[in-house]
Amino acid sequence: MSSKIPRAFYFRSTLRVAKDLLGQLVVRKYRGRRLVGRIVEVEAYRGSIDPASHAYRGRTKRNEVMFWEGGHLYVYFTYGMHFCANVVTREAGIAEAVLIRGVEPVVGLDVMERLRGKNISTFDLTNGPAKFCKAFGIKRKQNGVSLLGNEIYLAHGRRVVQSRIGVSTRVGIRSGIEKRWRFFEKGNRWVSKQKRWQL
DNA sequence: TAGTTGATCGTCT
DNA sequence: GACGATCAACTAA
Repeated sequence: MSSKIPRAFYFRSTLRVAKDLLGQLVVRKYRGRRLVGRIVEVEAYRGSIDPASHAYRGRTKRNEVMFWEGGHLYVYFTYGMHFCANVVTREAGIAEAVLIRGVEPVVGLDVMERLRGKNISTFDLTNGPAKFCKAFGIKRKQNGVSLLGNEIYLAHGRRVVQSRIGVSTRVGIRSGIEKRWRFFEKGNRWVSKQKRWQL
């Protein structure tokens, strides 16, 4: 089917990686099942130069994984109930990462629906960072896993052409709001915080 | 359709 | 002791 994305992909500039992640596939092995989603919305967070980043004030127990070399998954717990997942970029010691905010479900929809619970429509399954984690069974235990392994990895998908990529400020932050580091596929139904009239 | 609010707890100040 | 890279349920109109 599709091949695993190599380490070198993650060792480039974080903004470049963020844009290139659109259209790529997230593959998750979950209890003998394979879940696949196509990435349609991301946000870049850049350690020491970005006040909105968890790593802005240096290394702590929580943000530890952001300082690892590119190609790892940084999962954090927030609002007392949600998990969000980031793809760590660049070489070890530079704390930058890309938050996965929205994916289009491709394989394993039945499992995703079960993990999300209740009667969730297909369009609400994975259109948000915490929704994606819940639908893909990503929790504290997955913090720090290597994306070059088999539990969770990224694979080459159909790239999103430049003209279809939307750019905006990031969602849900207070500092660093002037930076336009959110990238998404225009018009895709699984982009979060999108109004009906924008589709 | 837009705006508000409660849920809930680990992390850092 | 405050608050957060969120979500879903609710209210108003």
